[in-house]
Amino acid sequence: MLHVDLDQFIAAVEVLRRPELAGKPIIVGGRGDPTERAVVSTASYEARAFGVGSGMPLRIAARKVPDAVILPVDHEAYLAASETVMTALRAQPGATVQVLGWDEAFMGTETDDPEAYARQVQAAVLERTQLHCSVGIGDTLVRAKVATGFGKPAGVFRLTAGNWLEVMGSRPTKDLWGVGTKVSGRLAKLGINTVAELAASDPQDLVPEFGPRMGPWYAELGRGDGASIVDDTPWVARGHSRETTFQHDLTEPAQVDDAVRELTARVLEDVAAEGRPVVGLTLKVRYAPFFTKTHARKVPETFDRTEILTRALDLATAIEAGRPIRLLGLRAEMAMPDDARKGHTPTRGGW
DNA sequence: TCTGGGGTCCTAGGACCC
DNA sequence: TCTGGGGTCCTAGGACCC
Repeated sequence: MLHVDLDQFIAAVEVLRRPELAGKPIIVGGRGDPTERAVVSTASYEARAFGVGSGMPLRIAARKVPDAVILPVDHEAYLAASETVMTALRAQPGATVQVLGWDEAFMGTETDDPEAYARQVQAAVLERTQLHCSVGIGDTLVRAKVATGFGKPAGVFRLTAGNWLEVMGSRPTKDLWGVGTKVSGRLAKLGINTVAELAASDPQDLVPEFGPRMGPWYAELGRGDGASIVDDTPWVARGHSRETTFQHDLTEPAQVDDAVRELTARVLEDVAAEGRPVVGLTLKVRYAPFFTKTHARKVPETFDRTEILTRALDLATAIEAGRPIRLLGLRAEMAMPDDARKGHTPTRGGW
């Protein structure tokens, strides 16, 4: 199977419609205003050279790159570009396409020459979208996904059971898809620092630290093993959420009330488009300076907007009066159809 | 340095039932 | 008087990904 990942996707889309930006350090984030509370969505390779990366506060990023071009996030544009890319992938002979995000997808296919197939995919994407992508080839989904990183930019790389340890063995566990700072730290406490050490670990030894599902899953991840089936059944969202970080903390109850009404309206727009009833609500509150609490309730299946608003406002009564609020968010969970795909995220035990 | 927004899934602990 | 064990549901929090 193949894993296809667009190179610096968001920055590349921006350059397409503004060719004069080519070669410049581009930072896309928030509303494009580095004085606001926002983070970097993507930085072009030129900006990354200054140490700027995704998730970094926009303010800091702007300071690091004095002559950066800072642009606002334009979801519509990226979604449109993404759909063109995915259409190109689906048009490939014998391809099963599983979309993972705006800028990446797995492709399953039968071929004697995967590298040639990958080059063909790259050429097709470039021709249809003027965008470059990298392709990972693997005998499992995890290996294909990890392989892509070695192909960047615009290259092809193959990882299989045969070369997995040779390529990945000496790398830190954090380089694995699904292992972040926290988990790599907890693994280090167990004396596991490299992928090879994780691969050699007994899955049962990881259970006390990570639990019955995650423990064995991490051991499998270290070996690069796991599922090898590309599933193109349409993805069905479990829920929809909206959240807002306020440029200035809220301090008045009336402001909170207004914000909850607004969030509810926006969430319900997305939910209504699904035609499935709401079965749960979660209110997220981030108090200044950065302390997050959630308040969740199951609710009897309903389509009734007034009832949903009432329940959202009721959750908001749990907010502590007099404490400045930095962020409010609302998530609505919907009833799932019986035939929906299970386990969307390969970075969890689901696969 | 000061930390977005939209998702998914797992774990722990308490409540409740048999 | 001091007190089981298992299962399920619910809520809160955490971790990770793009």
